[in-house]
Amino acid sequence: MNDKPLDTKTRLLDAAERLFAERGFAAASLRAITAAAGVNLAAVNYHFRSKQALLEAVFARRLDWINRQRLELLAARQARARRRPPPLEDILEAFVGPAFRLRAELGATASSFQRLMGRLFIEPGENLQRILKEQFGGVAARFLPAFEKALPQLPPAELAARIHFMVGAIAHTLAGTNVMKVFLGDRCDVSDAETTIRRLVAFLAAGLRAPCAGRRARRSRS
Amino acid sequence: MNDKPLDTKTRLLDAAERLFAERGFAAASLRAITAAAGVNLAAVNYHFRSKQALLEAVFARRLDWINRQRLELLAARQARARRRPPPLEDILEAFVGPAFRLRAELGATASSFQRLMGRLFIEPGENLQRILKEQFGGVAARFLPAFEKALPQLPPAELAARIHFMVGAIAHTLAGTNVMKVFLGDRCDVSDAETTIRRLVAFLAAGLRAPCAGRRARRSRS
DNA sequence: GTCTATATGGGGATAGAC
DNA sequence: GTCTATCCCCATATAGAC
Repeated sequence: MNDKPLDTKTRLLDAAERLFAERGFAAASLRAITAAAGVNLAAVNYHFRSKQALLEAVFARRLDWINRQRLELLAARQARARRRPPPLEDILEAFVGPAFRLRAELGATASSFQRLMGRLFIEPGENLQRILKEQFGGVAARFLPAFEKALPQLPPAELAARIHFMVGAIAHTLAGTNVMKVFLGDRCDVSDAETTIRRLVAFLAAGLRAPCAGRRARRSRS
Repeated sequence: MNDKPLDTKTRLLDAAERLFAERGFAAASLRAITAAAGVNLAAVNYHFRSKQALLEAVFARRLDWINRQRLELLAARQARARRRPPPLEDILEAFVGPAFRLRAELGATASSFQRLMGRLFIEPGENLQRILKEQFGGVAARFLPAFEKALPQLPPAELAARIHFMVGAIAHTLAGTNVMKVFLGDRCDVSDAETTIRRLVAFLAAGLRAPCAGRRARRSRS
């Protein structure tokens, strides 16, 4: 709507954020990004070294804020629960909430970063894996033990698998690839962030707490 | 292991399947694919019209079989349950099972198609969306009503959201981007297909059956 | 800091010999 | 059916004028 007089660097970050999210890293060309940003092609190489460095800058700009929020929320919930492990829903809320509240907190332009963040967990490229490790190391170090303590009865391998499923559900929802819109039609209201968070937390909490499936379900007739 | 004398078309399909899965559609070049297949570059344009057509052929080759399996399994479970809706676990098993049993049923070369199938639900490109709609139309038409009947107490919007979460967890697991291996380390044993299926079904069934989260936002439109 | 112009390479697709 | 050679476009990155 409003063309604020943003500097070239910010315009590039905004455009890159949007196009990387929409098309993926390989398919979003610097030509398309600079055109969308309304700046010259050579500006990419002046302000950032390369396309890869631009991508990393896009991630760093948002993830610093998001992951700090996550850690603060988790710490708050843990403090509130005193020495006992906080309820699973609180841990999930602390992890999921900040990622879905980007639009409300940082404005509409930040909302496309949600999709990009979803892709971070999904695309296998060497590029993104390094970013993932660097950016999420601290978060994983605090959240994984919290999950373990909240689900003490779960065998480690089972917990690992369920966390993998959880990441998939979160990443897919963040990525916003409304695959199901084709099949579900208008029943699929993306609605507001808080509703999505509430639904996601309820789903994940139940999944994580599922009774350990009968091992080797022979004759599972159920 | 054994270099069977496969014809060019099959060699191309195998190589494309693997490289599309590993690198994504845009990043897997025809030159890399033909080199991996040990055939000439021009063979792509002789046997298939274009890169896009090659991709569609890769999907069609496996999805015909997989989705037929899904429908047969669902029909069998429904028949066994007579007029009542079959249990949720049976529906999930029918949907998830065939996708994870590719290696056992079709051999090791087919296993990389699992990752490609995961990407199908994740990548937003126009290419894949069309394939998705064509290949999964029949499956969705039978499975969605089955889920509805198995979960009659769930509001449609809530069910739609949970199916979206479910697709995310399945796609991420199929895609095999073991993001969490970085953080979970050796606890993350990919193990065998049957264990993965069992864990996934247990997780999803519990998530889908979760009690409807306390509706804090009683601001429903009407 | 921002532009034009270009270097350099890789991409998909095709023509035409064999 | 398979090959060589090539067309033409687009990619990233950079040099050098302003």
